Amino acid sequence: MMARGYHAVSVKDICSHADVAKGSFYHYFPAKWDILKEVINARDDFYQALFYRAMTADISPLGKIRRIFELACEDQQSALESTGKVAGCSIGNLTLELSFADEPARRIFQQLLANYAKIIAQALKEAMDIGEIPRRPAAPIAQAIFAYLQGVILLAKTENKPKMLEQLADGAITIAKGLTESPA
Amino acid sequence: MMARGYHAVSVKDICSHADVAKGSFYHYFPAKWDILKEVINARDDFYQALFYRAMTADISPLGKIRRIFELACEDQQSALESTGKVAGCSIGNLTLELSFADEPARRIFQQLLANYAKIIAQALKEAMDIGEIPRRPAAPIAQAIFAYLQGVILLAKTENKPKMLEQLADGAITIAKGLTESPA
DNA sequence: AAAATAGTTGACCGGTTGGTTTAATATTAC
DNA sequence: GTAATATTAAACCAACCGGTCAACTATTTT
Repeated sequence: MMARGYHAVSVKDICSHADVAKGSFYHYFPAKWDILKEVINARDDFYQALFYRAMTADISPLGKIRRIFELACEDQQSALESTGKVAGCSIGNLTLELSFADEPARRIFQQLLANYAKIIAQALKEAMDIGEIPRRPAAPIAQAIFAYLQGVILLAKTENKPKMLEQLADGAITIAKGLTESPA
Repeated sequence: MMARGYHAVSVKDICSHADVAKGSFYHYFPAKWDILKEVINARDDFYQALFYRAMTADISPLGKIRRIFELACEDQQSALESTGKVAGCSIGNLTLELSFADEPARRIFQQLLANYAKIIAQALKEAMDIGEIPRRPAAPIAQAIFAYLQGVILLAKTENKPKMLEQLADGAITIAKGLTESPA
């Protein structure tokens, strides 16, 4: 349901999807916003787990970065199979929807996105440590790779083709290997 | 106003922002959806013009690609100055918001995004023609660069810092120079 | 100037929204 | 088994939604 966005989905929609009555919903959640917080937490857990799986795979550090794209592809593929549509990254979707109008939300998303970029930075440092890529500051490169991931997910959503995540994964490896300048 | 999204903005909001009454709104637009179409057209014109400016600058083809990021940065900077917030790319925002739930909208956005990628592919071909980058199929690289642009705009929006578009522009150049494999 | 056309207005409409409240039902503790 | 607690439900509320429409004002045409 978070594929359609916060504002496009009513409490009634949520309740009918979950097969509970509105009274039950308000028993557990003080307001609509509170289920959003739960959804954000749940999705963050999901994505943290996805990143963890990539990071703990027994492959090279750059392979781990590629694995993120592959796992994201699987995630979008299973959404496609269950809904007929590519839903995109729910955290990314909500970020775009809510960051402009809601400052506390922007800060939450800012933190979440920074955490994902940090995980990527870790893999980059490992890659530098074993000489897979040249040594330089990892943080901006991680940001670039994360930005690229989000953009590719947007394209996959627009094209309704999860496979684009695999097709364009090399872009991330290219950035990892070649992005050399690190403006402050 | 399109910074907040289609669903988050009511016809009443639009009218009060434009200082017209609702009756006047419905004199000109049959329904809410129709002003969205106007906004999409207007924003598409704007972005086409932005891309045109980058493409017609008297600089190298790769410089043209970098110029897209610089102009996008200026665009976001002026939004920041007028609203206090980075609004993001309105076409990107709407794409994410509407593509899942609205198939005709998804197709419209699909087409628009493909057009932007085509412009980037043109610059890539020029770069290949003058030997600035190695020759290979331009379309997937253009897609990757466009995806990257959208991702960086998302980050800039989340961080509320337009300057990230300049700081991370090198990622696009890196992709242009180094992305070599072109999966079908 | 009068008639026709274009543009503006805001009260109104039925339906929906997020949230409230009271009653009923289910579960747990003693 | 009874009392206390937890959970569920749906009618209700004021406000809001996209859209309608009759009345009014402004502009253009004759």
